[in-house]
Amino acid sequence: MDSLAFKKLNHKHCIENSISKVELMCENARLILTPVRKRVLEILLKEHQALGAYKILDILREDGFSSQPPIAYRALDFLVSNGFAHKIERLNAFIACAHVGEKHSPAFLICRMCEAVGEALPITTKGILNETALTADFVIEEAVLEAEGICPNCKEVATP
Amino acid sequence: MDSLAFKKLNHKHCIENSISKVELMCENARLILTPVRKRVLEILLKEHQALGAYKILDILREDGFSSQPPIAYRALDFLVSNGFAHKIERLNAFIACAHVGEKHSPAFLICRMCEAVGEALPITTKGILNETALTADFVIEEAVLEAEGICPNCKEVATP
DNA sequence: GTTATAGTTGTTATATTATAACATATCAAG
DNA sequence: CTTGATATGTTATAATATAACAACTATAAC
Repeated sequence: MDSLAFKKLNHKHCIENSISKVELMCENARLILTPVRKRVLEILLKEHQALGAYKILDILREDGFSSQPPIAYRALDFLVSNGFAHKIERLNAFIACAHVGEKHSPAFLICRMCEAVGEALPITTKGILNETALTADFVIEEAVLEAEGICPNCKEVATP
Repeated sequence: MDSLAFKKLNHKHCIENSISKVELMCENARLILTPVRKRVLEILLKEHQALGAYKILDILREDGFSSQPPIAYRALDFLVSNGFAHKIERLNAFIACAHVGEKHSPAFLICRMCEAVGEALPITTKGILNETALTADFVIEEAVLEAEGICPNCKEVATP
């Protein structure tokens, strides 16, 4: 269940793997993975948790990139709108996509104690609302599911 | 499909009905539906759409209530944490619950053109993620589904 | 009936998140 | 070369949300 982010593991391999995938996808789609964009993706992958834009900005500053808000927001917009990252609305934070390339409606498990975020296995969120949408004559384009609760690590701490 | 808010209809009756329900529930649960709280709920019900906290504050000001941000946020906290309203994270806005008293994981259809929001029929969002949650050993407490797309009204306008 | 106690509201200040607007740079197509 | 499209740099500001503390209100405890 490593896609769920609640186990801490060495994921250097995952990072390189994801970056490669994204690079390939960008080439195919004629998108430009510029240095800032790539760096932001790396940061998200490396931290392996949801990060606020200003936190990302801090890291970019250390790296010598310009550190005004639009720098981070633009890179994040690029990553999110192309499916390489997701925004966790509940936390106003961003996280690397755990299923790059697989078409999916993202679903997240968010720990309310430590704010760890796990991306659930790809599900067809649209399908769930399909009936409702049909009845209401509403065309669903995107759907996100955010679940809040307690992650395994925090559960252990709470009840030892 | 009047619960979906995409048809404009006279809902004075709905408002009174909802307020009564909430008043009753508050009595039973020893919660105090103070004037501000009641007024904010009325505003949400009357506007019948997602409203930002500062929009609500404007209306409160006209009513002679104090108009500092905490006034609105506190009332909204009360309404949201007791299930009388929901926060639409995607819009940073709030909407009256369309299914007060019915235990449900809210799910919303959000129009990206006009920002109208419809609350879908109660679904068991938790159930959808149940398998994932079990595998990940994560305890889900709340779950919200937000779907973005085009509502019937805007669809008509776009393709006449 | 006064005194705790808990909950609510009033108020000021400030933190956090996000975008507008415009200048500059890069690069490929015509 | 110059035009157009895309990306970045920079300044300023908008929009959303909370911290912290004072004052008020009702009720319970004594």
